[in-house]
Amino acid sequence: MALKFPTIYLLPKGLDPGRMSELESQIPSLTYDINEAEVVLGKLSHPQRAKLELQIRNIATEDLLPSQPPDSADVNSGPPAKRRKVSESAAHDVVSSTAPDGETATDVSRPTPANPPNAAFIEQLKEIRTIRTLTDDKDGERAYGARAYSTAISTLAAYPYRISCVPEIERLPGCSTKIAGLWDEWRENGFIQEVEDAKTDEKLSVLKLFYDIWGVAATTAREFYSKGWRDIDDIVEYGWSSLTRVQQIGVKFYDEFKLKIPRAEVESIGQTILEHANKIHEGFHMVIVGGYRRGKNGSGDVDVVLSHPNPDCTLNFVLDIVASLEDSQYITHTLTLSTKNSERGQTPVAWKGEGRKAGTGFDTLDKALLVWQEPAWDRSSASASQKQKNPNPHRRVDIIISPWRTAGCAVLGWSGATTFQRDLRRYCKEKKQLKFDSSGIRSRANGRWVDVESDPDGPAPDLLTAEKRVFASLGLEWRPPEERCTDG
DNA sequence: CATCATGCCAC
DNA sequence: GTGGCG
DNA sequence: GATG
Repeated sequence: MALKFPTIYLLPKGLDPGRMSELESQIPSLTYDINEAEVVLGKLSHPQRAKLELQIRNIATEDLLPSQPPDSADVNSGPPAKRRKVSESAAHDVVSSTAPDGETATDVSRPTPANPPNAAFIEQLKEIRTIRTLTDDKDGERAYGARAYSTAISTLAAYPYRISCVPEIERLPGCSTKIAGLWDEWRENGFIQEVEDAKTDEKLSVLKLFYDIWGVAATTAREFYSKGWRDIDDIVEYGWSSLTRVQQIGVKFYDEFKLKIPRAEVESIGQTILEHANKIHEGFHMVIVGGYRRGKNGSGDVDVVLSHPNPDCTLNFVLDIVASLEDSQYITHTLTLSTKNSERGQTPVAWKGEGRKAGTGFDTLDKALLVWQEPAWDRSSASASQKQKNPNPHRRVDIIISPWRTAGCAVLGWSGATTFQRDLRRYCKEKKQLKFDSSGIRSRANGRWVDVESDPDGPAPDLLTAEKRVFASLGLEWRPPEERCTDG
């Protein structure tokens, strides 16, 4: 089976700025011997490492010299202009090469979130991924095309050097002939033809528009298109009653849900939720997870994990917290409300190994997917100008309730980008014979729940400690959330 | 040539 | 059962 | 699309 290490760990030490400059002088220029390469390769599994070592040996020095790309027309932060030395302040370099307004690193107060050296190329790959998602038939053979791009993107997002040649990108996990070919095309021309074509594709842009509706994915987007609808108004006019309830909400708040939520507002919403939780049972712990925790400046939604050391307090708690927030007029709609975990008494089903279909399901956490709006001022009576000034948009808020003993898994599971989670699950499956889930970890051998969060002194004292223990128990090096931005 | 994350909710 | 979602 |  695939022994690939989670991509985020591809270059575990390369993400440390101090090591980066050191490695920079070793890897791309090949001025190292194979022993030094182990500094980088040390975390890779043996078969893969053997392969990489072979490939590195086989790369001729001239292959690694910077290839001079033509000056691209107006591609903002285009193809690799020139081999950049990361050693000369990586942060500065990246910021100045991508900031269009010439504002260099004004945000020193905030650790720069994932802004990988290959961001511009990653953007191209994301474009193609979207095209694949929207055009590939889900049941067709190409259904995994989009996912393959996600893998390549996550590798590149974790790779701390600017790609300078085809052999260099080809040696990365998930990047092979096709991806390398695209990179080469982009390097040569400054653009990728497929991406350019997509820009003028009417059908594709309509599909993208529909795909952005909460509750609508590729299949439904194509379905809408095939009905002849071309914009949101068409949906409202011709298809409103055929939409699911959730899709209607998605359409209704289409523009508002697309707005990014500033960090301060995310924090304020989280605070409100925590206050309500503690009003019900004192002693709740909360972590704001999702993109916010990975350091994103604007979040698409707010995700919080709530837990309480007393299991009685988390049982069915999701119902109480939603009721409480509803009473206080914070919640305008409930998209879904899941209490399956509580219904099973918050207890994982034991002794059900693999190969079962029914009843083998691991508990999923109680959660509420909500539409949120600050009730600070009266919505209906607000004047137009008042609304102009403070539009008070509706926000997407997810509240996840975890029993204390699996809270670390919940925090970990909900903090990573989707590709990070896939990597994590695959790693657990293939290397640890474990089944990772945000609601806990079980042995694949005997189906028993595995406690990865307690130490000899008992359960973790808080959620972040719990999360760190999960890393440790899995034999993984701790990575701060900012370094889990596998989705580019 | 098979695999690729997972399980639940709404329909 | 299918599609959509985190 | 990449991998074992």
